[in-house]
Amino acid sequence: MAISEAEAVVMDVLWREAPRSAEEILAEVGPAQDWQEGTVKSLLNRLLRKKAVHAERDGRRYLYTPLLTREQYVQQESKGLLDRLFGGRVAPLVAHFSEQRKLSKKDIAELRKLLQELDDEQH
Amino acid sequence: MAISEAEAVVMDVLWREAPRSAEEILAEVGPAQDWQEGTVKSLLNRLLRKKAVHAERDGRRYLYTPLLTREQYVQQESKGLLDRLFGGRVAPLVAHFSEQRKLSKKDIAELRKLLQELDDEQH
DNA sequence: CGCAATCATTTACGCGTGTAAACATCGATT
DNA sequence: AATCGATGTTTACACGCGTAAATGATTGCG
Repeated sequence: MAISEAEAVVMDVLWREAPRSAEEILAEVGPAQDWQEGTVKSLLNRLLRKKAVHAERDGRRYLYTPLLTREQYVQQESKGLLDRLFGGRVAPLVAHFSEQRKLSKKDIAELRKLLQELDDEQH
Repeated sequence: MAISEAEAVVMDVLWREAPRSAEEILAEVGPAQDWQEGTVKSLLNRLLRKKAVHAERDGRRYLYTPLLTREQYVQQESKGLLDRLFGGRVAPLVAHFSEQRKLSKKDIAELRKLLQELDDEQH
């Protein structure tokens, strides 16, 4: 089963650094999300059930480590969107943002560089 | 409120052509989705509540027209993903697909053309 | 006029989600 | 040993979603 948005917030903390205890996760995420301890615990348990994290005992508490990698998650999410909205192809997506004037100077420069690199490794 | 995936399937039909009756929508979408009449009606009612479509009476039935445009929808969805996963910037997204080798020849060609055009209209 | 067909509207139901309260456990402290 | 504090586990609850059955309203037909 897919991991939800609230669950992804917890994963984000673990992707930045792991292993971490529930308390540490709350400390990092609580301010922004205004979550209670119990909320984080619930999310962690759901992530455990989904095999997205692993827990190892550390004295009285658990330390959590991601099993699902950020790469895998990003891959799933973006492929889903791409398939649903752009026929699975990247260019139309970029064209969309281009039409909406949502390409920054920096984006354009980086895209150019990216294409250049693709060229270089071409042979 | 955001429109759900099943609702988006209905919207897709309306985006292709509108106005349409519930029956027509079912005819177009039923085979692929294996939905019953009632399912489509429910989705249409939810879309009405969300002000995503408009219904006008046509004799004994209604004809539905999209209020939310495909552009708006695509915009919301892709901006959401971009913000959540790539810090709101397009280049990292493309880089991601590039790393995953998910850029087709065609994509690359089109991206090149796109950047060229951006160049041209630059002044 | 009364009924069957045709639409639409309402209600339902199990499941996941966001959010947490309630409860259980276990080691430390009096 | 009884209690308290820290942790984790279970249960809860409202809401949206996917899917549809049940019910209601309208109208053409016999």
